[in-house]
Amino acid sequence: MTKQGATLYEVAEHAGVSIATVSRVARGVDQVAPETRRKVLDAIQELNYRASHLGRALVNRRNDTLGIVTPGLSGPYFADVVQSFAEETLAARMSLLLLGTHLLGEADEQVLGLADRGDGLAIMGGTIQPELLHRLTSLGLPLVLVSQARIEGIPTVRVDNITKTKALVHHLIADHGHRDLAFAGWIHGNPDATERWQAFVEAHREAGLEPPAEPLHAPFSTNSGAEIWAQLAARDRLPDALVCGNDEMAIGVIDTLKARGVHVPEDIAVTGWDDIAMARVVSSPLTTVRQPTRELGRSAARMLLDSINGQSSTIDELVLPCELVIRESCGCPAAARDAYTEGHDGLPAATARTVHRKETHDDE
Amino acid sequence: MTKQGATLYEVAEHAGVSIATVSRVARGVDQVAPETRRKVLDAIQELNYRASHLGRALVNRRNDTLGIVTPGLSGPYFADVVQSFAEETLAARMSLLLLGTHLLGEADEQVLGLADRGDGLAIMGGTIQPELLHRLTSLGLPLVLVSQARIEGIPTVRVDNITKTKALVHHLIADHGHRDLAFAGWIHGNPDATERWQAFVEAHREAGLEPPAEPLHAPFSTNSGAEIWAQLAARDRLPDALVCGNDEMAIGVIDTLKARGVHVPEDIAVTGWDDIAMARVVSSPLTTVRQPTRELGRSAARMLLDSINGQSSTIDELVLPCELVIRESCGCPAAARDAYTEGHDGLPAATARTVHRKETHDDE
DNA sequence: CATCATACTGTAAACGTTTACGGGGAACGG
DNA sequence: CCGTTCCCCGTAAACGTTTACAGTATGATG
Repeated sequence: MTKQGATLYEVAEHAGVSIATVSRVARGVDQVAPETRRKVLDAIQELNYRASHLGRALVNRRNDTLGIVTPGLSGPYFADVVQSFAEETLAARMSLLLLGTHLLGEADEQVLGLADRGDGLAIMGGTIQPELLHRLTSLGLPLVLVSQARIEGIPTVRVDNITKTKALVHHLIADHGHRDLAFAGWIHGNPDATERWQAFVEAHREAGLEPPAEPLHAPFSTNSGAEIWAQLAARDRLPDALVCGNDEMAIGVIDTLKARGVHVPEDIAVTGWDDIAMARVVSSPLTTVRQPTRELGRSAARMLLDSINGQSSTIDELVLPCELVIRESCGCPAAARDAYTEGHDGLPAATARTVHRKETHDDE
Repeated sequence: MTKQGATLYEVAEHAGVSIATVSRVARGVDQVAPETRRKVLDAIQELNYRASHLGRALVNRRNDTLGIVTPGLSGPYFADVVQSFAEETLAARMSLLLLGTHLLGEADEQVLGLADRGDGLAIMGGTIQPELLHRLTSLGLPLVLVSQARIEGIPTVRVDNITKTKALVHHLIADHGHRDLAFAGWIHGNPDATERWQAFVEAHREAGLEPPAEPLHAPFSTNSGAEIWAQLAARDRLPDALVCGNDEMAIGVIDTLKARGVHVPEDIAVTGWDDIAMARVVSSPLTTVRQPTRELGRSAARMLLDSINGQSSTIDELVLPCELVIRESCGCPAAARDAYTEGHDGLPAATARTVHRKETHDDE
């Protein structure tokens, strides 16, 4: 009992025809006489034959498979983009190869391994080095970067972190009168977080304020509350507001703060990023920025598919807008929600900013 | 520029040897003269050759790939078992194929498609029908069921839902004096939830109480608060306690309850399942049952790997213990936490209950 | 010098498909 | 009866590997 079903040859023998004929009826192409077709169909049924993926892939030079490499699956953000990517992949009748780089340093080898198993790869921000990326594209492998600043020659879909981070910071400064803000997150190797930090700094400049020199470093996890607290406690006094790089961290921080007797938002405002499901449910409903997570995954898959099917789409970069959602953790009253929040349903894709390829681009 | 790198033939030509020799040095097996090896190595480097996965897989009858089919990635539970499964798979230098069945009815075809792309498949509970499962095993494909009641002939790893659900219900009844309990969850097609419901009923019987006839039906999501509320409001009066099938639902319910002015746990006790990261952070810290999610994924991968590598492990069923963690949402005081909680670190695997294969089993 | 073991390398078949090409009939017009 | 056309189907090569087997050269041994 080998892990293989019947082969073309066995079916052919069983039906009394040649393998070419079996292949034809199996694929439903070319003309084959009705009676022959029936015989073959019967044989296929009887042996319950299924064409070997390997055989097909080898000659077709096509794997019918997409790959996605992510740092992991922890937290709603990654899970959501992977899931939406998977849905789109499935809809195109393709399989999905998932590679989590986690902390492993040996990721390079694994990624190279994906190169000839998939017809295209989506790479989430910060997972692999530019050098390797170029090596992959030079193999002729379609790539798309997700949530990472554009690298010349590689299509990208990402989110506009700048605009809404600034809007958020301005809200805290202008509407709430805060002067001393801190930023919490793990910048290193995380393109999104880096942009948010930079926008945070920039927003200070625009408001004529001096930004902090450094972000408060901690992993993007609910468990980081204590770490943040330690860094907060080391200061002379608490900042007026704490801008967190994502919601989970914000929620964790709010919890530790509460346990330490400091009230949110009365003593300190705390904001998040992502608008995960928990954000509106937590003790002090989170003011945050909603990013179109599922749209990210979907778009990445579509761009990949287009590229594979030779559409040679002209989109070089797709930048999706985010949305500021004001709740209570910034200090706004509960009633203000609807007034401030820009809207509740998905963002119209039409508002996405796309960058098209320069005509003089050197692709023949 | 075809999506393929150099082949054995090109390397062979470049190095002035035969493809067999190249294959040998590429794999690092058999004897080859030092000088020849060097020439070949140079050629490999120069053309940066990598052996085609397809070619290898075809002749080796081995894909170096594991598959996992899950209902999706929504929520920490699924993400965690998939992630831990992925980690274990990676550690074994294998690739991971991810199939999310979501709501698609056409999942069968997709699963069959996985059959010859992977060397083994992990199937999460409730995703595919027993009939299809048997079809897969009859192909000689190693399978392992995750979180699903055992099906004869297919190894399973699951969690003991019964014991701790009963302990939880007894706690509510005996320690808190509750008499009127309700259960919320989506039973249909969810083996874990079904077991929890059954244990809930059974615990009532054991306490001499009449259980409710039906669970309150709603999806396992934070958004189900409103649905549960509607069903609760349709009753004469609120139950004393609401046992939810997972944490996310419990958290959502607590939030809606709070918004409706009913206090947890004063007016009603609410409990969850899973002990997700958010559980301890939420406004009324959740009393819940912790299940060894990561252990589930890891064990599934290991069993699969053993089976593939011909270890022909004798484990037919692996049942992992859960852990009752008492917090405040059941009505216990915050101080009672440590007294009641059974322990905070991972459960010793040694306490897992395993069922071994009968010697008279008909596998040759 | 014949024989033989040893070390190295090449030839060719196999894995399971797809598909270019060509051949054999049948139908049909002349 | 021959030539042409069209439909149907089979042969064989190709995709990129691994590996059984055989071959060559070398040196040792009788």
